[in-house]
Amino acid sequence: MKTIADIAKLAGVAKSTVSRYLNGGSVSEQMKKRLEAIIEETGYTPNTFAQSLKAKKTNMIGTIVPGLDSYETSQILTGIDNELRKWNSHMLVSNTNQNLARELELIYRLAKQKVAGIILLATEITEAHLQAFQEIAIPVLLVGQQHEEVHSLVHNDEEAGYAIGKYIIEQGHRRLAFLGVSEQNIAIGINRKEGFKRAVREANGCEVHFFETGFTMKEAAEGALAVFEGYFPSALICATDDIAIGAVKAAYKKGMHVPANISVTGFGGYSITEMMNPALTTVKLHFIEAGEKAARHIIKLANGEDIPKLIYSGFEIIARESVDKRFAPG
Amino acid sequence: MKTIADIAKLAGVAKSTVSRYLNGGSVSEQMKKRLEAIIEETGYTPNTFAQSLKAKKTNMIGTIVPGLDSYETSQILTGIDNELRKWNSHMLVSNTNQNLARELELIYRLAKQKVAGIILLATEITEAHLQAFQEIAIPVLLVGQQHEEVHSLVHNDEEAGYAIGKYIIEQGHRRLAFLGVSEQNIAIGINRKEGFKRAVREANGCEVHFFETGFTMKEAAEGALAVFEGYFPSALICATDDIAIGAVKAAYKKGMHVPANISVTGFGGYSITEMMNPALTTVKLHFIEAGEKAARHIIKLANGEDIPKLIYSGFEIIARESVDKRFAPG
DNA sequence: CTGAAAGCGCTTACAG
DNA sequence: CTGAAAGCGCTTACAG
Repeated sequence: MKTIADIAKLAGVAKSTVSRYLNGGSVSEQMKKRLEAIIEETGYTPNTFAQSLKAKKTNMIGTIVPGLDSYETSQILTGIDNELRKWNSHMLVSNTNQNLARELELIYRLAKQKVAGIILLATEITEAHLQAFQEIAIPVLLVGQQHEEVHSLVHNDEEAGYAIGKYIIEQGHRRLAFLGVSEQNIAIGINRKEGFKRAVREANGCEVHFFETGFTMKEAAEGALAVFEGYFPSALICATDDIAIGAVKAAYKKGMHVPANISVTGFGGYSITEMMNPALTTVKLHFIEAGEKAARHIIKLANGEDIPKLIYSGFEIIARESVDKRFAPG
Repeated sequence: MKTIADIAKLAGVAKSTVSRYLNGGSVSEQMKKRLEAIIEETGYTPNTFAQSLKAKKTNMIGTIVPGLDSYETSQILTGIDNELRKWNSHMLVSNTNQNLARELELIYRLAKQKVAGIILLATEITEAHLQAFQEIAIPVLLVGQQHEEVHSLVHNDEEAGYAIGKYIIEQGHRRLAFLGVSEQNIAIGINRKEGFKRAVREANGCEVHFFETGFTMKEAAEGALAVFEGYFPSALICATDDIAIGAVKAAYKKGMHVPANISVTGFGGYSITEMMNPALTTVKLHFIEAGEKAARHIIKLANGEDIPKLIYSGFEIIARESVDKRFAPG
């Protein structure tokens, strides 16, 4: 392994000159050519530890995720990694396994590793988080959740909820059920629901009941069973694709056919939804693009540039087979 | 931020003594107590860059994956991360996006980052790989594929293929089809199929046809359609869960019911298989445990310990609804 | 068991 | 534009 001293010796100059060349400092044209050739020839690359020791900063971006095993997370990470590569930066992934204490610990730990920035796929932002962000003094970007005091990138959940609500109403459905999650989760528990409500308010003669369940397909299957007791919606709007998958499973268990007896919609656009029987109508969130956007923005923050506090990522309705057209009664 | 010099001053000793304490060198009991207290109190933690600069090695383990968006990869990464945490080590994830050239590039790049070891979720090992491993002189562990010259951890694909074959035959099926992938993939394309073949050989009067398709659900759906042309197996054994999902989809498109008209099995144990209609009978591979095992072994290698060249990870048959019992003809 | 000194490979004022 | 020197925070022989 060559060091900067080797290059300097080969070029017959001081190390500082080589360093200046490497970092875009003032070096004569002639010297530039000479150094460029030597570096090219020797395949020299600076030792990142020595750099980091002085500069007290790395070119790594830390990402903290609640779990590695969801479609959403995988896609977002793919996007982040895609983009970071272009910037010659690396992604350091840490998994909290849904453990809030561990999340805080990781924030401090990444700070210690001197990452240039942190992308946090957060579920909830507590006071302790805010304090941590202050202390570490490293740029942080929230993805999927928003907080007024922190840079955030979110899917436009409210708009998306509105869009799917509007779609289902346009198909003629009027007896609706919404199967969501706890309001502790702002993006999914509140915003998606609120958007849906807005669509309902704009329509005429809708009856709608709201239900709550967990995030796993299993919990959702049970949650859906509860929906079907006593109330018979013609359409069930689910707050995530996993919930919709559980709901479809529950419907079949009850002997109901989708969409003949009940229409079901998801939220997310997981690839599996296309392969279900029937294929699921859902709101596709652009996860990969969101990850790429997040990467671009955290790099800007790391470079001291300014970015908007709140950034939106796109979505689209994917109409497939799980929703029937109804002719609205009266 | 405290440095080792601060601690030394507070303790009234030389930096070397503190360093020795930190690294388990010989220090008097009394001194140990004193330093322990001071370090505890100040919350001092060594600067990893300075350590790495000297030691020329980090506590990071690099992982190279072909994509972030498969269930298998997510689970394995979860296992690796779980275990690494216990060793106070970090996981650096790099995604090749199925690009072989990029895979090689990443191996060198991780070496430059001085990772303590590399876990490679490989698809194929070429001469260029072997050469790279030599050059970087960093321990490498293959996961999911094996190569005689490299430490490898694999699912016992042959045994698992045998087990699912045996299971399906025990259920009375004799007209079989196997929907696999290219033999370029040794673990999935060859070993699973060979295990299955062994089960068939041991049984009586089986008719079996072999087919090949791609890894995506979409390709598999097309591949399955090809199976159904002209041959009518009572059971279709698929080399992965994704292939089975595609096959089920294709069967429904053809108006066939699973398992009434055709039994289908998967391979992998993806969580979604439980939620399908019908729930898929499959071979569950213990991905998380495999990841944990991989992490333990790469750490051993990084510490210069010896480990077996080839390590196996477990599996189990999960019997669910997609396979019917048949009474074997004659 | 403990300490002084050199060195890991860079960067960064400061002179010239 | 260029160079000599100090320093980033550690570790590691070498003495004592």
